[in-house]
Amino acid sequence: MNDPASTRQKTRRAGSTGLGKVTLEMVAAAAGVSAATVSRILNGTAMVSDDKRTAVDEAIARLGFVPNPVARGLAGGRTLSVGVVTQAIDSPFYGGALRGIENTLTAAGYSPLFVSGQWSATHEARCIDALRSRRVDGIIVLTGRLSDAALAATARELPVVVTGRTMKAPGLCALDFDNFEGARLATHHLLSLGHRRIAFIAGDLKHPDGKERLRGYRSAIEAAGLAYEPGLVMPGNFTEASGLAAVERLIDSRHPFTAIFASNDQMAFGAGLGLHRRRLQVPQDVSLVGFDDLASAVYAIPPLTTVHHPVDELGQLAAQAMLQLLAGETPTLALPAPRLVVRESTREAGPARRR
Amino acid sequence: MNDPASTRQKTRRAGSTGLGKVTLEMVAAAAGVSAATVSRILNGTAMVSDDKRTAVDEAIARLGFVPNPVARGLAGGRTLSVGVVTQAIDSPFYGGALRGIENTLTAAGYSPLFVSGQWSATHEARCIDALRSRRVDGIIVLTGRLSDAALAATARELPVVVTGRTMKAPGLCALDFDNFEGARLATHHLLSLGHRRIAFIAGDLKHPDGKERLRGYRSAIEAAGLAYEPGLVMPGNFTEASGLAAVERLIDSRHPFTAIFASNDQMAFGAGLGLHRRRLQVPQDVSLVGFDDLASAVYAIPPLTTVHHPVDELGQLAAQAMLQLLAGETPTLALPAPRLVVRESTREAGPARRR
DNA sequence: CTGAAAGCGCTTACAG
DNA sequence: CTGAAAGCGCTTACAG
Repeated sequence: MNDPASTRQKTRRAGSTGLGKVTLEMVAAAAGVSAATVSRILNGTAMVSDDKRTAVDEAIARLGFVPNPVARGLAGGRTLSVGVVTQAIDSPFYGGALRGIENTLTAAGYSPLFVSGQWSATHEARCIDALRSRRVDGIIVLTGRLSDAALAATARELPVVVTGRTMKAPGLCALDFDNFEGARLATHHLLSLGHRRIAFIAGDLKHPDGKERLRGYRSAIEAAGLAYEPGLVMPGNFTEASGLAAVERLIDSRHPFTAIFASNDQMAFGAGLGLHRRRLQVPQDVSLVGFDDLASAVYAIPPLTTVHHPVDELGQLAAQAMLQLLAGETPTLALPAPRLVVRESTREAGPARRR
Repeated sequence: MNDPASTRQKTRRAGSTGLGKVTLEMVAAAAGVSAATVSRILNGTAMVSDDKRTAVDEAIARLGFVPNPVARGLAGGRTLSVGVVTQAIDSPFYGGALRGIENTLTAAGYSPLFVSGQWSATHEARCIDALRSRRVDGIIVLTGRLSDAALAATARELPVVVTGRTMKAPGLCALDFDNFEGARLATHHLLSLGHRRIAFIAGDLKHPDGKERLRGYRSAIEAAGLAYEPGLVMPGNFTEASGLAAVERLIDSRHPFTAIFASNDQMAFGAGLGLHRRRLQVPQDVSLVGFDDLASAVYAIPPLTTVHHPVDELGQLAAQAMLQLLAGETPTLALPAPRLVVRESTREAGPARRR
């Protein structure tokens, strides 16, 4: 009657889940055991006799007890949450990865905490600090701008999995995708269709993906006995706008070309629009290849030939790796190899344009 | 030396932010005041003499103290976090809203907790329970399938802002967009270009947006003195695939049409591909209008005429409304009116096809 | 196998 | 204006 707790708390909505009101102590009392025992059963921390266990299980079910993660976090140090540093919460590229992470993490009882790094190292550092202050159990970083050293330092404090780069450090798992090989595949596809003048739209070259894709392009070109022509390589920054601008610059430069390989699908879409504006048809006049295989690539006009990037698996694997790290295991996961998806934006070379 | 805390804690990385190690008690000791005083200064909870305040501020800065949100959440009930129930973390439509929410929330010192409702009422209910067990201070629901009653019930426990519907309840703020008017605008645009046989691709009709957009289409058609023709209305579910299928069914039905209004851009993209496959050019043969104005609409081929949905503002406003609710104020925010963005997928009507 | 007790790092009535 | 103290809901050595 005079319980101050009941005075303060508003016991409305005896919800189906009974959220929030029922505490571990109430369960302990109902089951006739100590709080410690309930805690141990909840966490599987120790052997407990069968009768107590059933009594507790029954009490939990009857009261609709849900452990309070906040208290758990304070007391135990574990919050069952893992921070996810993405670059932009609305990135069309990382979307699939976020979904994969959310699914496998929640299936394992963990909650993801998504934050956006905004492609800035300082911002990412701030994100990581914020996540740590929220006591996440681990951190997944999707690519990012942070130095390997900074990540390694963070990994000394809590498990880290990072995608989009290759590095080794204790407590850290790096998951990389073979961008070089992917770019080689794409370029080779164009070469095998008879294209000899293949323009390339680069991504951000400070970004490892951007660098590797350029390297792959160049490698394939040279392996085919062709000269690497800087005049066919246009700068870009992974946005549609930069793909559009690149094509305009390319056409205006009057360098002949019969195909374009864009470092990502978004730039390929921009390039497609650029070609359309200049009355060049894909693939009749120009073949176009992208990279990433965004969901929207299938519905591009024409459907885009591109290198499939397994972002969904990336997310799942990153989450699994985190789960393993959290369990004290050493993850040994690897991403599938790149694979070319041929759709309708490429065909055999005709005569070079703008000769 | 014998401090158990220092035995357990690993005092590595005397980080620039000194995260985690420094506690409020240490600050209090350093400043020569009580913990309560430090807490009050941190929270602006009470008047504090200037000298103590400066002493505390100085100690905080010197020690690099960062309050522990977990402890704060347990003790004070406030976690400075707000749950955000979206439908899919990788939704191209809600992406902008998520960004807006993240920005304005973090700027105000709150952290968003994103969870995916998967377009299922039960799933959403689970999400809300999970968020509440994490002690979020409020919940933002983007549309969703939950009943108004369920939301009102939640709002009795903590502040709720919901988008995509109109409702009133204590502690709840609903932010709606005028889908009806948007659909009217789009249809009217087509009518004013001389189109008389305008096909409509419906969205999910169990969804309020889907329903309202159909209503708007019908209203404009009838206001123009035309008959509403069910044969021109194709079912869809807001996905590209359903837009594609709708166009195929439409063409196969041999109902003549000169324009298509799709209930959202994604279906318009699918429709565009369907037309392309049937060798119908947009806009020469068929005019095409979408709804939402996704970022990618600008780069569609041809760039898509569509109704602008202010998703970014939606996110910002939802977050602001939450902040106001949290501050005990009553939000009086409203979304901008719909606005047609004319690009290159529409033009004056030619003769009806398939006559 | 199981309790009692201390403690996680804060906040907040309750008294000055 | 400011402290001492209790408490938020759990977990975890420490002792049986």
